[in-house]
Amino acid sequence: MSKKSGSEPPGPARPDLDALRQQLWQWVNAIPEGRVATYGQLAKLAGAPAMSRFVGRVMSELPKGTQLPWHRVISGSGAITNPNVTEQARRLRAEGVLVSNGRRVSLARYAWEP
DNA sequence: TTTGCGGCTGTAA
DNA sequence: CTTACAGCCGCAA
Repeated sequence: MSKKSGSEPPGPARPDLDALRQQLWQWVNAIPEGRVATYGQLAKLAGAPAMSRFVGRVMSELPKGTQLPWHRVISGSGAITNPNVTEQARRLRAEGVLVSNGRRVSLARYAWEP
């Protein structure tokens, strides 16, 4: 039996973040080379428009040798907000994305439209 | 329990 | 450009 006595609502009282995470991985993996997507965009695509921050969380929790193109995910203002901005900028440049001022990316030019 | 912060986003001033 | 407020989730203090 549960520790709590009967005050627990049946079924998932909160949204399935685990499933959401899976969706997120899927969308991130779908970002083509040389293109970028924003946290809010991915959150919206995954069906949770207000979970942009969770997207950043998921990205930061990715394993080191991940195959996921996390570097193609930037903020809605077109800036790299990742603590590891250097590595992300390096990877983006490696696929032809112009990164200005060390952290700026033109969304008008590189934004990915699914 | 509350508070604060983080790979966020929008709107407003 | 900046600050502020409002939303959302997980985690550490």
